Amino acid sequence: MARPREFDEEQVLDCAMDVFRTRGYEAASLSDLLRAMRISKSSFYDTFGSKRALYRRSLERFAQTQALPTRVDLDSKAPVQNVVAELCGVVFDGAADQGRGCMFGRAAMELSHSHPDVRRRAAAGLGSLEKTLRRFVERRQASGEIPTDRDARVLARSLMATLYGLEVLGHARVGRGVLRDVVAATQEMFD
Amino acid sequence: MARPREFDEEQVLDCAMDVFRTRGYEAASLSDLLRAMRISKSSFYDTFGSKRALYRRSLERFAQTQALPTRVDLDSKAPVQNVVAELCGVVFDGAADQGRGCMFGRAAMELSHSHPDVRRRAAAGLGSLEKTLRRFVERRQASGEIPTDRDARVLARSLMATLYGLEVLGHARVGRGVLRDVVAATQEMFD
DNA sequence: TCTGTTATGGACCGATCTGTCCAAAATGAG
DNA sequence: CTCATTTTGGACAGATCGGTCCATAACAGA
Repeated sequence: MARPREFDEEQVLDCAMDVFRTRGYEAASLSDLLRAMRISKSSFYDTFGSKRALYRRSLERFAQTQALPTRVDLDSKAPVQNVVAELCGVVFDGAADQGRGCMFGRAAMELSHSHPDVRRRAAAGLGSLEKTLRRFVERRQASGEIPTDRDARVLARSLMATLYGLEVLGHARVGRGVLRDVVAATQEMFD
Repeated sequence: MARPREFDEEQVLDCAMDVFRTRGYEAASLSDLLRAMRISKSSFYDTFGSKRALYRRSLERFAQTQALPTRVDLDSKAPVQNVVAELCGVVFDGAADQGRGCMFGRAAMELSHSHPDVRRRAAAGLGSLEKTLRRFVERRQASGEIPTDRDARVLARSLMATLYGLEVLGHARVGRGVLRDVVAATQEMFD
């Protein structure tokens, strides 16, 4: 019947997500996005509707494909300390090396004031991460690695805060020694 | 000789800083800034030169008048735990209630990719905060409140990471329970 | 090959962006 | 009061912003 679409929607969305992650929302212009997505303006508006809608879909896709649990194996058999160190390292390096951090954190910082829906989505994403980390802690308590008299929720939330702190420090590209020390302190917390 | 200036430069700068802190750099338009500063466009360009220059001066003024040590008394005689709780609370509430967080963190997140000079300034600000926190820890070690076998640098850096994490969480306006738990975990770290 | 449908590129739009410029108003010194 | 100087508001400018629209190209089914 009709001419088939010449691009893969999700693939194009990934390109857009990348631009948003490195540049932020405001600084990512339509031309930047279109250049990265390599589709025409018409195709873009037909498919995604507006820049804000594209951003919202990017957030969603980030949640599904790039959020922390998809990049670090929390079910690994490795010692807690190793997993903690890897979590910290992945977050810090992602922010420092490629400027590619967690969209939730960045969205919260940049858009909480102006875009309430984005703020809510980001908060929900953080809530989901918290839950994931908490289950991780509880599993490690069940296996005897972490004392059961520690509050899993407290540990999970504190770890989450540390991770977002590392995200900020990574973006500022403070020296790697800072990461090392933060990892050390966080590991101490987990035994 | 000449007509005197009708505004106080630092006071006007404070207004601009406020806009940058709540809106960020990109989203703060010249009209926003001028409206808040209540000076004319000509006066603005005569005095500050450009939006970027204004931002740089705002960062500088933030460092001198609004950075964390100016808002929490680190020399207080109160127990470490109280000081830690206050640090966390001030950071979280500043971000959550008024959207007014630390300019260093926000600058790092938003501008590290596009404005290297800003990134460097932010990193320097973080370095300075780290030093301040470390001296705080060392004082508390000297007074016997914190065991001296803990590495002061590690503690200071970890606390700094936690604080910037709370900044992100505050912007996302996650529930206050999160703050409570993070404070609890951080206090445990300090004894 | 013809037809109906859809994707595409690019012209176009008004609004807004940062930044420039200048005539007029305001002011202190003599 | 006059003069020199400086501030001020607003007009103006070029670029870019996000977004619309349409003629044309490309394609699937009959």
